[in-house]
Amino acid sequence: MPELPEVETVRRALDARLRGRTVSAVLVRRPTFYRRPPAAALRALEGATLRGFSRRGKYLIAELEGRPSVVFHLGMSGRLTVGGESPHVRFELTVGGESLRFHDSRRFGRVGCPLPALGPEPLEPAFDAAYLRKVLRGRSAPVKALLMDQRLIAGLGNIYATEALHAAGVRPGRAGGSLRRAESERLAAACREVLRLGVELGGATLDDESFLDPLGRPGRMQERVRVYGRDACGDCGAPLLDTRRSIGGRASLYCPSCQR
DNA sequence: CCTATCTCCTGTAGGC
DNA sequence: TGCCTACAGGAGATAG
Repeated sequence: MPELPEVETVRRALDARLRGRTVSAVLVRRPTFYRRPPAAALRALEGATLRGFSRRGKYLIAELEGRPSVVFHLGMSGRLTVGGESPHVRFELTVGGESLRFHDSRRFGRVGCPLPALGPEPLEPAFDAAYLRKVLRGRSAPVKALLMDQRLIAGLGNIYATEALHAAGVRPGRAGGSLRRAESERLAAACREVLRLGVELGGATLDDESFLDPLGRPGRMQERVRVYGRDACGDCGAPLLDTRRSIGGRASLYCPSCQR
């Protein structure tokens, strides 16, 4: 669920709040991640001074003074909060008298994982229409699956890929290589725009508590969503269709009127 | 290399 | 009401 804008929202909040502070304790509470944090990662955090938080795609990176960085991934249900309790706290860091807690009910979150090879950041110049055309060329996979492939573009998940395709007027099931030049140009611009807006609005909080920032504040991107989680198109009002499980086994909503 | 499918997990939503 | 199943979706593994 957390995609680039949500992770960036978390990054900004943590960076503003905790940069320059020192981790005085690491407390493992429910050490039942699907992939357990390597002991070395938790050891690296203990006593470390936080140089700041950075982000690559959906990965959040704690930069430590004089030590290797520690990479976090929120998976589907991971949350980082300053204060704030829940039954799903996996571990917590004491930082400058505050508790930074990693909550994760579904346990797909990761800590201390290696940063995999990722495509370009969609909000940076390396991602443009020419790049998108290049990676879609000749591909028979659905364009939505390609948008969500982190090795090609870093940071899009189901929500923002769905919204970008709608904004560009392209159906999610189209083969990547079938897009005309004008379509891939619109799609590249749409990817940038929905992500930029998502960051500006602090992420998408679709149902009550799906995403909250580290201080418990919801985002506002859900107010601007045209397709994802809706019954009718936010632009024209037409009933939306769902290709159902045909794209990566995920729901893929689209507007049959606005998208070709 | 490319594509499609399966798996991990658990809270929630829907069906009967 | 209560039980049961399907589903949600990140990413990685795997089969073809």
